Amino acid sequence: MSAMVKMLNDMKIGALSRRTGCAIETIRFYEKAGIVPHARREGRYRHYDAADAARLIFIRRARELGFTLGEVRTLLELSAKSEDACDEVRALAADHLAKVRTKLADLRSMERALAQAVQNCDAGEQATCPLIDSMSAPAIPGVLA
Amino acid sequence: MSAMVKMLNDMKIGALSRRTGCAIETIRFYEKAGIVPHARREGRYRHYDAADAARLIFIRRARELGFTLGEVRTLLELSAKSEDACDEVRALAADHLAKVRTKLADLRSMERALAQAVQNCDAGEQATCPLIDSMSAPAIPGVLA
DNA sequence: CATACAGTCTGTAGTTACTACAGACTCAAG
DNA sequence: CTTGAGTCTGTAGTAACTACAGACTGTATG
Repeated sequence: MSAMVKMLNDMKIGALSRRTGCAIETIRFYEKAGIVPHARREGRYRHYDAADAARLIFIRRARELGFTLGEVRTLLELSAKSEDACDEVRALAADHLAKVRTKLADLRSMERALAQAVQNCDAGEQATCPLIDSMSAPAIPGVLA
Repeated sequence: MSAMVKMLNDMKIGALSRRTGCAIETIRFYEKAGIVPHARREGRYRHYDAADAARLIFIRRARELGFTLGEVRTLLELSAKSEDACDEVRALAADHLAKVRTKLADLRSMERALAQAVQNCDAGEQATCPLIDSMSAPAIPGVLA
């Protein structure tokens, strides 16, 4: 076995962390939470291989896409089943996409309202702060209401 | 004092909750967290007036705009000072607006990637699930990287 | 060989902003 | 008098980590 292969197939948690971009504590947290399998030990230390890295990268990717850890767990199970899990995966992703779009819309109106408020603030010399005022009003038109 | 005024100026926590749209438990939580002052009691029960309602509405508004409770606390202090706090408020809001815009951009690329993935899924009859594949890849171009 | 130092270990507590009880108490109406 | 709605305190749970404390290990250098 070459040194290179050995490096990819046998690393301790620090190397895995660097390779995957997951913080060491997060990796241990995932192990405790059962998201990744209990790592094999050599002495006291955890040892990992390329498959472990791949799994973690997948998890990180999915988290970046906003899937919850629960959903990630499901995705991992589905991808393990592999055979015709595609439909279920698609459903999960489509569902998630809908949620993302809702959140996107919310954020956009937040942006509008904030920008408006800041602009008001720039506009004039009032006795009261227009930004505070706009938030004290009984309703901000177009924001989550 | 008319019955109407009395109603606005003396309510128990349930009425306040209905008036402000904050859950009862949230109001008590805010009190414990020192976001709102300790309510005056009559016997065992908390009693509130219109000013308390206004404060809570302000808090809710600010939270809807994505301010953290820490920021809300600051905004409340600033609005109490009232005199030329406007600059600071503006700064806080502008800063927050920038964060919102960053998040918005992140969410947009999330949306793109997800929509793409779902579409790939619809497209073909592959051996492997393209959605799982796309998340297993070392990088998703354009997503948080 | 000793020692310093980076890396790792376990376990616990803190974070944010609530939400969800359990179990007791109060108040007004029927 | 009893029923029911409303309220009380206090604790624990949620999501997804993050941040220690304090001990231990493995390696490189003098």
